[in-house]
Amino acid sequence: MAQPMYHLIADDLRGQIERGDLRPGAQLPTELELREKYEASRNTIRDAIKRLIGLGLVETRPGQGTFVTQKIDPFVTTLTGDQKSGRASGGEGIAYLSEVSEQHRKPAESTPRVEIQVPSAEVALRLRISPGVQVVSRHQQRFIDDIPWSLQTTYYPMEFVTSGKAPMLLMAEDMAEGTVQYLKKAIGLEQVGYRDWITARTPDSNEQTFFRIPHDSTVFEIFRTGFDQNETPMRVTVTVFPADRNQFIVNVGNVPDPQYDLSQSEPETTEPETTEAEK
Amino acid sequence: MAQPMYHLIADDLRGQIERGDLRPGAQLPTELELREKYEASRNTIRDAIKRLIGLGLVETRPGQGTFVTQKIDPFVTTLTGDQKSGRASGGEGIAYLSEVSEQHRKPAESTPRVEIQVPSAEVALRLRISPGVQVVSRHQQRFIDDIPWSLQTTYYPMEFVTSGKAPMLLMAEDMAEGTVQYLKKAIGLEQVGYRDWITARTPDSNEQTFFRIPHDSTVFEIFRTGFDQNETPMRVTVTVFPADRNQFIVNVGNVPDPQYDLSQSEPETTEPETTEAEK
DNA sequence: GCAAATTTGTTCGTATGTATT
DNA sequence: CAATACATACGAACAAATTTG
Repeated sequence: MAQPMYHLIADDLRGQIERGDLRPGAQLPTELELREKYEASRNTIRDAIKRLIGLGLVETRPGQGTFVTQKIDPFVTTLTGDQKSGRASGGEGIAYLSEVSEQHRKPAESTPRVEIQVPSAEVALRLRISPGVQVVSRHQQRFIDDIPWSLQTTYYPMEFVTSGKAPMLLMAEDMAEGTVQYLKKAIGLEQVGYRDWITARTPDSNEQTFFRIPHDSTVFEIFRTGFDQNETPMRVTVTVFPADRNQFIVNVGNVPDPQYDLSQSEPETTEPETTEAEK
Repeated sequence: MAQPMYHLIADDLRGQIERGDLRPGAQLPTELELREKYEASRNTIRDAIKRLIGLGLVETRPGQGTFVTQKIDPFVTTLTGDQKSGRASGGEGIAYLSEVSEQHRKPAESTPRVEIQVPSAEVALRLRISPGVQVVSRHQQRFIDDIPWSLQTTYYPMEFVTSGKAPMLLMAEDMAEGTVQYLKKAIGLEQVGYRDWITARTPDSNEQTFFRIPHDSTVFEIFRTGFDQNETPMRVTVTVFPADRNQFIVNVGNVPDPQYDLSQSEPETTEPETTEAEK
């Protein structure tokens, strides 16, 4: 037994999925049927399926069956905003709405949840404030084509509001102009650049339920620190993206226009063929 | 039974790890011991441990036991090379060696493996060549402090060598000056910019063995397309990084010098305490 | 170098619970 | 309520890797 049986079964099923014999959304044979087909016990079949789940190829629905996962058409975010001026454009909100629309997809975002809180050590470090000091945070959920896409929280130093100069930061509503533009007008702080710190990790329980992803999947976590004229951090934005539906682009120097049209050149999508009914 | 038993067991062990009762590198009780402690069957214990493996908190070694994973100190790569000029600096090789040294860590790389091959559809698309056309590829393995860090393959159009102008591309050895500089001298093609395309996926079997990572872990895959004066792609570099030991930075506009010194502000590392003997 | 002991890996069988149709 | 399908849990046996005597 060079390879354990559940590896062989998983590999056989993986082949069927990758060759297209089993299309996205299609139902796999039930565990009982697979048990007969491969002449293995139900537990062994389940071990094989667990492997496929780990690879993100299938998902199980209690009472229904096992299904090939629908690959979500990935959304591409450009991290280097306006490369000509090298200048960070508006806030993330504005950039998000326009970038999504450009790709002919429907953006949506929740109204901000505003909180006064003590940020994590990582955020405090980037904002260059002492651990334990309070900040203003604005949190939003973002959707594309009604699919949960990202969770974003931006942290601002408390002085912005205690000084009375930027009261709108506490308003739990969208700022049409964007918070970055607002801060320039209100306080005179201009964001002259930013740094993105890109990491990957497993999702916490909140993220699991919001994105509907398994506990051992991966999310990107991007810390964006915005700097003002004095090279001082004026805000830190933490955005969490599920890795299965997000990609990123970084442009440096002179590059031609992006080609968003090269979405996954897949094996072939011959027929859309609506395979199953949604609940 | 609100929560299944193996969830509760996993959560209890997770708590011990995160509180520091079980330090990185420490061995967990054996399955038999855990079976007695939690009064569950061995299979249930194993389900709990599988969960912890999925979260990347522990690893099992057949014949030895289960151990808390050693977090590898992540290495940070800056994707925007020289932000002042907005110009892509030398080749990746040069940039890699200097960037790693700056962080006081020891870089190493294999001698390049040169091949003539038909690239994947993704690479062909980015190089703007027809599918099925051959290209020159140069492949390298990179290490930091003797740990496998990345796998990199760069693809160049075949004309570069068939024209006889850039024969060094076929030499299976390091180019001290960097291939980007060499191409400028040899063919007159200057890289005036590049675009990075950042994605995440599960590793293939090669990557699993080289990086020693499980089949359901995550790797970053970054496609870097370099453009010449004519806005034409002159090379495509594909680099694969395990997500557990790599992070990335993108600088836009004016930003202060990076602070590499803010490595994970962990719960506390009170005592190093060498827990176990290496083989 | 070999054999025994230890520990995890694989596979089976069985029973019962929970979600969906 | 019944049937179907996946989820959890137990027990058992043997295999494979590693360490120890």
